[in-house]
Amino acid sequence: MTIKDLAAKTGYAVATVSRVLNNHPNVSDKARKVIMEAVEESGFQLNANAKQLKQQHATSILVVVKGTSNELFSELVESIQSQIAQTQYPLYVDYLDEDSNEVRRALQLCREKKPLGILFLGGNTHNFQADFGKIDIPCVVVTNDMSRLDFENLSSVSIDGKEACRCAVDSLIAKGHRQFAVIGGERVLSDTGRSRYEGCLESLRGHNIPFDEEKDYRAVRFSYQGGYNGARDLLETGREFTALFAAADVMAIGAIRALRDNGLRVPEDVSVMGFDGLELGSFLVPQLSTVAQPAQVMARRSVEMLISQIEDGAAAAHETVPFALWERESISEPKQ
Amino acid sequence: MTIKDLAAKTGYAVATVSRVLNNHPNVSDKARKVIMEAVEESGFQLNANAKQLKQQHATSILVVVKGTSNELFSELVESIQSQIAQTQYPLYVDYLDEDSNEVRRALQLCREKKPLGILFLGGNTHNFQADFGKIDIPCVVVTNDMSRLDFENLSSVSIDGKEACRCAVDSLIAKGHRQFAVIGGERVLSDTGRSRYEGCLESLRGHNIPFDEEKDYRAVRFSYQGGYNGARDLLETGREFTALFAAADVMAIGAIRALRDNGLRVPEDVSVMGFDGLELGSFLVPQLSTVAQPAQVMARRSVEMLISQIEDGAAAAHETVPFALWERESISEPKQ
DNA sequence: TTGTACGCGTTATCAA
DNA sequence: TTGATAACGCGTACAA
Repeated sequence: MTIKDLAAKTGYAVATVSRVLNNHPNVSDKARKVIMEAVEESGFQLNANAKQLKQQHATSILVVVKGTSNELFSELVESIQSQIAQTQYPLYVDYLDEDSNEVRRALQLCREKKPLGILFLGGNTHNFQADFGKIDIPCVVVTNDMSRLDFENLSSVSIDGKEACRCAVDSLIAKGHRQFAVIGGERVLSDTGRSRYEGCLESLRGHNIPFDEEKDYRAVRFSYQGGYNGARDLLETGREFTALFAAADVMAIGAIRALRDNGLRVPEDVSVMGFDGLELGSFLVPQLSTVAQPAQVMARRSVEMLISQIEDGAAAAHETVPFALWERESISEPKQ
Repeated sequence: MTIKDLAAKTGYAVATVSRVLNNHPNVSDKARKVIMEAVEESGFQLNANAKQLKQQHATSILVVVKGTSNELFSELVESIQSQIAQTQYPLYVDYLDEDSNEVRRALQLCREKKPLGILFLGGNTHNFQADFGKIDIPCVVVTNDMSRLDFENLSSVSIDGKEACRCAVDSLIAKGHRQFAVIGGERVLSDTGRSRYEGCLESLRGHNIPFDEEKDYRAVRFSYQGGYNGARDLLETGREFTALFAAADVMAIGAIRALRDNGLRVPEDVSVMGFDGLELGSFLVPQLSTVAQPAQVMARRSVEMLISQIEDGAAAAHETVPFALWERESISEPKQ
């Protein structure tokens, strides 16, 4: 079933059918009615490939999400969708593996969909450095700071992860904690992992609190199991700690379970602080203390920036949005 | 940059360039070398739209995932991906809103990608009833039983949700519980919600345990907040219950928090049982008791069924896979 | 208001 | 081994 069949069926020319299907003016009400009826009846749909092939430029906006099981990203996508819904742009959301190359994927989608702009949820600096030069439409990276890179069509919206981690650790210190353990990502592989770790270190050093990377830090995957393993390993070394900072809520959740399995209570024996501000955290017992990334705000700003770049040719920019420290039930003052 | 430019640049004809790009035989080594070099240099990529437009049939398999923030589906997608990776078929994964129409979306993607087959993760019977007739390639619905529908190209792989719920409630009764509350989905809108609820009722009736739908059941959204609200509402009526069954793990987690906020401990005061078997559940304190859907098994079977339908023209079938009851820390015997 | 005809980038057929 | 060329389904000048 093609536009041609539809033309033959209704007695009109393909051009008229096309005009009706694309809501063009200059079509008689009668023709519109007849053709629409035929469309309904046959359940006809335009061939997207032919359409895009013809229309060199599409009008869509693309969202590339790195990681399918990231709750923060789910919240962001939801927000972005409702934002974009208020504009005339169609939205394509593309999910890919945590360890796939998001820039290469975007490059491919650019050829396929010819979008007006791209929102990246998450992203690796190395990948951008290597291949982003080939992308020439406005792009915004959300949750990761890309200001170190100097592309004139690449913006970013993020919190200051380093500063956020410093604040988180500061708050634990303010409560009286002096013995720390930290679970985070691979500092070598991920910028996120590295900068968050540095924030912790700055705070600890600033307060002259001893911290031995070998013994007090564990680099793990961003997952429940990763957090569990990290905490378990930390406990096995026998080092005492009254506060545990995890660079992601999922890690914190895994870690709490590991603590419990070793007979430690949260927060009575160990205070635990996470990072991300997942919705889940507020339903846990104890409610998870965390550094919240403002999903709504990041979604709103990233969409605004992208649209103004597309429509008004605004310059790229790197924006830092405020984070929030949510001190909830999983932390307390250390035991005497 | 098109195949034409590449032809002009290398002095060969478009046909030769196309042959090289598609690894066809009958191309001289020299031509292949010259053209590949030009491709490398220019970073050329085929226009997917033109390609698909020309090649009426693609060789891909499509996965349509209903709901982006469903952990069970994330686990399934991961499994399916590793399954399919062992075949020669490319895999497209498409995520859509929980309340979008997955069949319409699939219809659209059929025109776009012309896949060989489709795996649906989740699905609404009404949507299939209305529009599935227009899809003529092999499809498998995972997690939902579609045997009521009679399409010869539609299979399904699922657990017996009704039976699973009956077992879950049975196990609570076996522990000595006699006062029940249930939180589930909208029974009118979702088959899943309805059949799970029926399973509970059967068990309760079978043991002559009184259950007042008005007072002891709450229909909520499949979310943490939904579960929280449901449990809170149940408590507000003042009805006593020692066991709470939630038709999804996320609901159970929300419900547990609501119980705590009302001074009730789990499992000492109320035993809570969930449904799905999310990875998260094993990291919670207390570990969540649940009816586990075997993600690995469902993924494997659904892929096997789809492939054998595609390759050998096997008939559609509706398969029921075994569930597992995981009795963990969130349940115990009722207080005296 | 409607119709004709061309071209988008690719693959495949046929002839050279 | 190569090249010329006809489709694929659609949108849109341009003509009527």
